[in-house]
Amino acid sequence: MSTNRRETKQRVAVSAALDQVNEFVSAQQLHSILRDTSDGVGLATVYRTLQQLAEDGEVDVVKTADNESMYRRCSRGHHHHLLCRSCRRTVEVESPSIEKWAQKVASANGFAEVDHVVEITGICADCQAR
Amino acid sequence: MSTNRRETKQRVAVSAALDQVNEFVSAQQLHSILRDTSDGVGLATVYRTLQQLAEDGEVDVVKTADNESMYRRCSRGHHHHLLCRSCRRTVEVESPSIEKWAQKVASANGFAEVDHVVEITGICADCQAR
DNA sequence: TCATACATGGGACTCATTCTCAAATATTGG
DNA sequence: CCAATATTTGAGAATGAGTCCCATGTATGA
Repeated sequence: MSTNRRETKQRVAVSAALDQVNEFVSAQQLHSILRDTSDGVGLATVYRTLQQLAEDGEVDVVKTADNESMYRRCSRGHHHHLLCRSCRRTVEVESPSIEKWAQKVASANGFAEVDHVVEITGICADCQAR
Repeated sequence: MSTNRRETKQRVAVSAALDQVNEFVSAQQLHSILRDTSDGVGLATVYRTLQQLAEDGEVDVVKTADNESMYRRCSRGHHHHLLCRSCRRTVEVESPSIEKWAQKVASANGFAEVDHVVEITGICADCQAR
């Protein structure tokens, strides 16, 4: 919850790696990328940093079918994902109407502190062709 | 994929337990419930059976924040969930407009075999009072 | 009743993620 | 700049859901 994050070598490295990749990566992948490239960042630290970035809204998190969290630098603003189940390609989708709908449904049922998860999956055009 | 399921003691037990509970339970919970009550069903079998029931559309599956799958006998028909993060109470929600929206967004991007996950979470009225 | 394809379960195994905690380091008041 | 202090780090152990193996058990159809 603390917004006081210290600027350590490791956090910078993780952040930089995320910029390089520019698509969804798991904590594990990021960890091995960092192992090769730079002077290495501990796995635990990679996890912690990614979680913090997610909390701060700096990265998006998506869960794969096999329960692995994938992270990607976020293009500011709330949005959802359209994910190809085959090649993992992702398209960001916005829809204010969905947000409103979620809010409405929730408060109609007396729920507060509303959050929601909306993910669409399918097989993208490229993978269909294959 | 096979619709040929044999009616074993265990499958009947799992199914019956699901009816008893009538709310979301994890495979683990179901397993320990069965251990106490009846003559026991192996954990592996509980998992298998729940997965099969899910495949056959007999149960709903929801994943908790900590990546545990929760199962509940399904009230037929596609719908979504409004879940209390505190007490796990669940409300089923229907919205044809969301379905249409997902379809539209997906095909607009060339995706086929569309599926989607929509889950709203919040704190229910009871838990707010507490 | 038999043959047999399918089902079971105990326990080993996987694998992402979290925890532990002493050592390293960023930050800050002086 | 330095010491005091609050954070952060990381290696390895621990956790825990879920899967796998495979010898044994059992519905089911002929």
